[in-house]
Amino acid sequence: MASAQSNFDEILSRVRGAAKRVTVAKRRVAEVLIESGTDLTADEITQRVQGRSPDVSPSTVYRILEEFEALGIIVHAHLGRAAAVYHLAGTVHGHLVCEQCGATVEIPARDFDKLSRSLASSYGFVLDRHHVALSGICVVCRAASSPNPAT
Amino acid sequence: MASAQSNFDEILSRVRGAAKRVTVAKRRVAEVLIESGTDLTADEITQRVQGRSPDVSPSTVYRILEEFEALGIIVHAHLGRAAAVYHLAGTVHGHLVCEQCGATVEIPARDFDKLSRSLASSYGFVLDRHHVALSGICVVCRAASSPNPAT
DNA sequence: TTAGATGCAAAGACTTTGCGCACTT
DNA sequence: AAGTGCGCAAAGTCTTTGCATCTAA
Repeated sequence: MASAQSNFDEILSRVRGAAKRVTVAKRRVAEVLIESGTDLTADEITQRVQGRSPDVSPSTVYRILEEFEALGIIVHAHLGRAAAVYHLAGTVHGHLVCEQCGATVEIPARDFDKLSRSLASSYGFVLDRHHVALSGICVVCRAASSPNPAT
Repeated sequence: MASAQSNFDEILSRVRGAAKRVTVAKRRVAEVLIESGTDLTADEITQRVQGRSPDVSPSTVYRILEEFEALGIIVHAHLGRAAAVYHLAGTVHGHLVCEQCGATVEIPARDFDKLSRSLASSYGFVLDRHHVALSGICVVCRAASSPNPAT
């Protein structure tokens, strides 16, 4: 398990390796991504970055996220109609999104192993397990909303 | 397998049953959804509707789609960053979306049966199989882009 | 020095909403 | 006749882009 510091260095190293420049804004975005264990929207990232460097604009954050993703540092996923979420590429996982309460649960990528193999053999489709977002009803809402489960 | 006509009648019947009115625009949207075997975006639906009734506005189409969905007539899914797609609730299926070429493949819901059971027992999460959209690389792009698969 | 990165603001894509008139029932 | 549904246009989200300026290397 990599430390926050080594993660940070690794990110900056990749940026330099791509002949890109290391800027204050990029350091901030990297910090925020590393410190947050969970997925963040671009807006959340922007707000946290601005907590330390108020002058960083949303458009810059989008540009940095795009660059980081191109460098394989982060990945994003679309969890329904709302904004996309971003997280470090290292933490590969899928998402369960509750259609009722909007809660999201992160689940290990290995839960998709079987499905992944099945899709590959049936359709030749290689599943991107970073990017999986599944809709449904979570335990809580299920208990609350269906006292008598439909026949 | 229901005929187009019976599908159409069924839809109008549900609309009436909900004390909603049957209008020209609703008939057109129903026709388009029935005639198209595949998923359509709101914009595609609007264009096809306007092919016959040019005065129907996009906002009306959105309102009708919302109503139809509330009545269980159709379902929608989000296939990545682009617009949502809609289709009749009868044709339950999941989607494979290619990250490179954008192609989407519809696959039967039963492909998710195993995964669905597994998620239910592990997380108490009831998967909505209408709404599944998986990202990855399709056969074509895979063949084209990776002559030598990475180690 | 100098080309990439940024801030600001405007534009874009998709969707929702307000308002007064038309059409369904 | 009564009230839902509609067209039009404006507003709302989320994201991208243009441009002049600033800054990392």
